[in-house]
Amino acid sequence: MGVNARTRAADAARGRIIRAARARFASVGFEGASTRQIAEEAGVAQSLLLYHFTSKESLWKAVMDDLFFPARARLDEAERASREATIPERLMAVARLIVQLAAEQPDIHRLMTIEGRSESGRLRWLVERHLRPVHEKYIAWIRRGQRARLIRSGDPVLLYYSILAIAGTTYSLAPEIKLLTGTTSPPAPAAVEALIRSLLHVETEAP
Amino acid sequence: MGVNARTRAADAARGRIIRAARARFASVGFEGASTRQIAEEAGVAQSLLLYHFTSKESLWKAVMDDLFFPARARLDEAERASREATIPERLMAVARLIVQLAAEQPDIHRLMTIEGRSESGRLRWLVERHLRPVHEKYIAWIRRGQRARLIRSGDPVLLYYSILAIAGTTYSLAPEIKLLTGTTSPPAPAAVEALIRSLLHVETEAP
DNA sequence: ACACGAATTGATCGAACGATCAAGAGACCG
DNA sequence: CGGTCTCTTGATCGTTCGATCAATTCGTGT
Repeated sequence: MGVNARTRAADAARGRIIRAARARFASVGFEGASTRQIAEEAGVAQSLLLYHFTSKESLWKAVMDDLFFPARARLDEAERASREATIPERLMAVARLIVQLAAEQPDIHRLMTIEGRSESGRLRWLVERHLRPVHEKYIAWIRRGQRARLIRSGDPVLLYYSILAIAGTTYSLAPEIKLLTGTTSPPAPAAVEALIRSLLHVETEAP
Repeated sequence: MGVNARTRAADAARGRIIRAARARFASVGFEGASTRQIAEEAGVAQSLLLYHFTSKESLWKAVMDDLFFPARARLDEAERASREATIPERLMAVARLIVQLAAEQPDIHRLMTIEGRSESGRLRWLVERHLRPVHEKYIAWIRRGQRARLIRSGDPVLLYYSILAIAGTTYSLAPEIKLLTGTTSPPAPAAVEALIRSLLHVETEAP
């Protein structure tokens, strides 16, 4: 993108705006976030935000792309690395990465769970652009593992969303848990992974 | 409350306002909800909303009390009914009710997960008034079950929040799941309960 | 050196926000 | 039957919202 000093500075401003917008959208939702707060947190004028992203909704979509495209690339990489393994092992490899992503960037889980609770044009956009390609693949994996009796039986969609729920909730609700218990450090991803493992009913150890 | 015809009509209006407010707060959060939308959905003037509830924040607290006090009463009842059972069985009795509550009123899970993600005066109020009395009790139960080797080992807080996450997520994200799969009917509580059971590692059957 | 164009700002628009207030409507008690 | 008090409404306050626009800055290519 930025090859000139000029455009490089503009890219930096765009990046600051996206990061500030991600934090605001994740904590108070699309309707609750204001472009002025975001711009102030990014250290730019509100009019510059709309110059770069046209509208509040376009900014939201840019935030989602910025979050999901790298995450999906890492998921593809985890898939390739576990190419030779069994279905339960491949699922655990993916689940491990999802937990790691949620621990690194809890805003991912927050943004997904804040949009999925009511139908909207934004939710439809998000489902078709990012969620469906990922979710349908892994739900098919679960079905395959169930046919081979390597994964616990039951609604695969429920099983998949339960994995996502466990993976993200402790990190997503970290502020609440801190108020409740005083604990400032969230659980290690390995502990969350162990819960998911027993949910899938995988007997074999992961590689 | 309402003994006269007059006050009975006022109570009905208050009830409509609370129901409308619960739906809006649950789907777009406190900051995203507007008192005018809520009042319109309840079929009253916006000034009447503020007459009954003083402020937007007081209305939010009234919504929370209206949701949590009955839920906590049912939790107490489930505790009493399982008084003679073992710790894992009592935990499963409570978990079963939590799943049932989430299925009946997905807004409970939505409201909790939308407030717990960023520190605020409202979150502090909610933790001290409703969450701490409930959560600390059941986390202590988990600890007790772990000492007796009847519950899987590991961070009891993580285990507890994972139960809540599984219990509510499929119902909370029903709109997203409907868009993704076309499924209009959410999973049966019994299916969710089975996942929680394997998470706790309870071998014995529930009563 | 200079003109061009992308980047950035401040001012401003109409709409919607939470909150306040005066006024009206009508059921209840004496 | 008349006065009182709760409930309800509509108008209005100042603030903030998303969005638009003209003006300015400043690196870049020629």
